Amino acid sequence: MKVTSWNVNSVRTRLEHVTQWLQTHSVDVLCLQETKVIDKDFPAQAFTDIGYHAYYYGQKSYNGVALLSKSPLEDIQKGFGAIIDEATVGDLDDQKRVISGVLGDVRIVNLYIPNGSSIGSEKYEYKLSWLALLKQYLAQQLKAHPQLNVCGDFNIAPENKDIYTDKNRDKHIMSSPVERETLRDVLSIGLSDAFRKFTDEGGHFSWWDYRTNSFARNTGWRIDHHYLSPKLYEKAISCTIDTEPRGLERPSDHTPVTVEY
DNA sequence: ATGGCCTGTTACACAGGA
Repeated sequence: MKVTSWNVNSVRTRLEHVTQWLQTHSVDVLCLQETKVIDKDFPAQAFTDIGYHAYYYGQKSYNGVALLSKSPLEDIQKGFGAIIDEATVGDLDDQKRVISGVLGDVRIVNLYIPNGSSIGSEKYEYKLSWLALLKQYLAQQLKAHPQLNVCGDFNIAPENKDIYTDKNRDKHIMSSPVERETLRDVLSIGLSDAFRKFTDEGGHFSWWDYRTNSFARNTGWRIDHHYLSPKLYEKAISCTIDTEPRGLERPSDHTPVTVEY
């Protein structure tokens, strides 16, 4: 089974890229983030036309996640509130950042983790609160589904080797020690980075800033990940980053990351 | 050090991204 994660930065603007990619890359499930569209305007037809089922959970202008699959998915869950009580969730489902479904024995959780803006800001605190709830959510998912694939745009580079430079990393959003420690804590329930099963060296990135010609200079970050439960991690046979779509005309700033097991 | 660029908006500058 192949599952891909791709932050497309507007599914409507990137529609051509995504449909083209699906037709040339045979994946079972494509997890999209930053769809930036309300559900009634999601371009589902474009995907059903090429043989994919579409499940989506969006909002106006910002955020939004979707699952595209060759076979129908079961038990689609939208938001933390699908399995966590309302009082605990609070306002953390206001932004549409979580969608999940089951294919065979595998539960796939597709996440768009908050960016956090800058360290100490209100959005940064929101990111940390969101991650705390995520830990509880994933612990529940893992209990129900021993084969768990958690993927998406994490907006955190786990290690210095996941960034083109180690300059000022401690003070930067997505690489601060607190963010990294919070992510490690989430993963401590029993999830491992699929990419690092196969590749130890640095210099592999999934996001390049639109500014400063960063893709051409390869000044990127690895912030899009697949985390697997022990059972799936053992089964995993590859995890690769496809940098090609980042070189297209009017690209997303992220590229697809695929895990196979 | 700063801002560079891109997307969507009851748009015509701004918020948000990372």
